[in-house]
Amino acid sequence: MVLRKVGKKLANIQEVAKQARVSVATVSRVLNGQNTVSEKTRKKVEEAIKKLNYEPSMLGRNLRNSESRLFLILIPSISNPFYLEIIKGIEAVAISQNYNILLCETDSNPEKENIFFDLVRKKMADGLISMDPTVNIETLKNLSEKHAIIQCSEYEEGSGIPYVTIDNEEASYRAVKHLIQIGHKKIALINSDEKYLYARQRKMGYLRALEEYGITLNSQYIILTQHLDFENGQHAMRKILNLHDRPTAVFSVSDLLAIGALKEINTFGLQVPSDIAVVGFDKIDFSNMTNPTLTTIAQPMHKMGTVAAKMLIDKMNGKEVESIILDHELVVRESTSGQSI
Amino acid sequence: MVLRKVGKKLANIQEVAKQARVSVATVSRVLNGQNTVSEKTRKKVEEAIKKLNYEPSMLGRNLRNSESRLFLILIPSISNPFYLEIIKGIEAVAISQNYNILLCETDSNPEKENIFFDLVRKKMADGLISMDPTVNIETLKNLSEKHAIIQCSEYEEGSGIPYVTIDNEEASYRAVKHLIQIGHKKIALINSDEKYLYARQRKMGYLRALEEYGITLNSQYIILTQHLDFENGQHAMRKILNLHDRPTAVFSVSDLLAIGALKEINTFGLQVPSDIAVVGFDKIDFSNMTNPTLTTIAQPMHKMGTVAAKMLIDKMNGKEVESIILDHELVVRESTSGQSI
DNA sequence: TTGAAAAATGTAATCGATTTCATTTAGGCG
DNA sequence: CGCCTAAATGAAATCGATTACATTTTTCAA
Repeated sequence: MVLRKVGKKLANIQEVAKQARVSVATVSRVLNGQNTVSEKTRKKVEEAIKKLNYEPSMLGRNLRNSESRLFLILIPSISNPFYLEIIKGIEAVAISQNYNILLCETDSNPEKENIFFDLVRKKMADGLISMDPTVNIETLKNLSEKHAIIQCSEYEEGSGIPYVTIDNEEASYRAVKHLIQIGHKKIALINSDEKYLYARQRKMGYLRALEEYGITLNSQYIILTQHLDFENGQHAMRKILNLHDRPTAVFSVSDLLAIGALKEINTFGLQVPSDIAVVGFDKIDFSNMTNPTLTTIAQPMHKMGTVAAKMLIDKMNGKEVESIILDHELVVRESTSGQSI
Repeated sequence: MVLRKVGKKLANIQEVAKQARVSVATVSRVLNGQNTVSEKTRKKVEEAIKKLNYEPSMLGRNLRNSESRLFLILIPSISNPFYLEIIKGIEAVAISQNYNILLCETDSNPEKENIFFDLVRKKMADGLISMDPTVNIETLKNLSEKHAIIQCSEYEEGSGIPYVTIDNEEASYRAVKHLIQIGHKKIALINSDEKYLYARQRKMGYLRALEEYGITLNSQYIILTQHLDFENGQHAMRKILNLHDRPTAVFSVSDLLAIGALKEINTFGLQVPSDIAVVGFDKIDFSNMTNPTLTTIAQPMHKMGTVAAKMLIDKMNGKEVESIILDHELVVRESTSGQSI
């Protein structure tokens, strides 16, 4: 604010009005396409706009309308492709409704999270879609009293905050059932910290499948990881490979973990799926690029995004919003089907 | 705007002033931490703020200050992880300077691009960092007359728009030289459309390396792709594999392409690197997750982001800004080193 | 031609902050 | 105690739009 800013002064609505010899009200009406302006004056105004190279400032408009036309999206990390597809879905709806997106990565850091919450508090964003499992749910609840908030993928039951998600328990159940049905009995689970709801739900599905087929749980087969990334997948798999009674299959709650596991199994000199079968979760793009390709649970990520965005818009408009559970799907590929090399 | 909005009315600075029995000017001074307020009134004001749960609106502040405190980042697609790391760099600087990021994906679609340009024109963003090779450079040049703009990675020489990038020609040269030095003579190039500067530059480097070692160019060895993604890499590799005089090495100008090539080679029943060696470009995270891991050119992506952001801030403040060429590095991994399985 | 209704346009308040300039209060010193 | 200066505070303009309401102009039927 001290130094000279780039660019010359831009014309404002006043100058356009003066140039066209009309009032600012009339200019505004032309800008907003209202039909109460005569063709003649409309022409005059449009010429003035062109002549002055005028562009209406959204700062003025936004203040007047008390809106920012911005959504804030909260994600833990931009590095997990799972979120990207959801974001695309959100964006599609946002753009079509003249909104734009403020993408905010918390890195699971409460301080950063708070910076982003502040953007909502300070009306820099009209609404918030949280996909961050590490979000401070109390703060979120508080915020939701005065602001439009939707949770996507991860959620908190009974929080009063509407959410879109899938049936994690069922999805996990099906993944494990698939492994059992192709003959596996010793199935490991790479899960993330059970402080997350989805982790607890997916564990439940795992347990239910085992139980249904009368397989007793080997607690050594459950490995928890800190983050859902490649390295954590490698580390988890290393632990599993070193077990005395080594499992023949692994279900991991994230594709990134599964890809790490795949790599580790290979490094160890074993083959997927002949020695160890692997199932992931999410169906990120990369799950199809690995060798072998990864069997995984497909989440309808794009749909989740569009649904979340629509819910948010409804919420902002004061409508009642119901939470939604979307369908998932088991995608069987090489890492469990023996069609690998 | 028709329906009732979510949440109750939020307090504004007027009400705080009234509650504290001071003027709005004083409240503003407290908000901005000015030292011309007595301890006693500061207390009063702070109590009023707390009592009313007041949060200053950025809409008002932004209008008054004629700034949005938003950067706009233009990328062709969020799916290429190459951009993600750069974005993280930009974000780090942005946050530290109290800016936030509007992430805009053009999908190489001029219409979408225009929506985003409008955000700058209409002052919804204070500055723009373009990483989109498909950007309409004429429009960008026009925009840069009145607005702060930086190009990152891809750029246009002589456009007057400052840029950060690497020496693409040299990087490409080194990649190919590496292949030659480990014994390859028949080296294919998977490049993208030569309408992009980086594609032309990387081709130049490829040619220079061949020439330096007296290898004559086989024009069949150069395959151009539409996009820098996995599928295009597969297709390109398929063409190469079907060549009569099959090359023994492939240099591809993007890791995603290279990963597609890797996959295709495997599917074809050949081994990397023993049958065909592969080199990528960018060093995205996934380049280390493949089997074999990918030899690649490391771009200092995070650095590029921070540098671009700093340049943009300088530019916004009216400083002179010089373009910058950052260092790159060849990272030799399994796909060229024979340490694979 | 006139007058009422409809259409077009203008005036001024408003959104919520910041900041300049004027004014009041406090403080220090003789 | 009074005066001068410095500190604290307030009044009002300002940023750039939108819009309720007031006013002017046009239209058209009687």
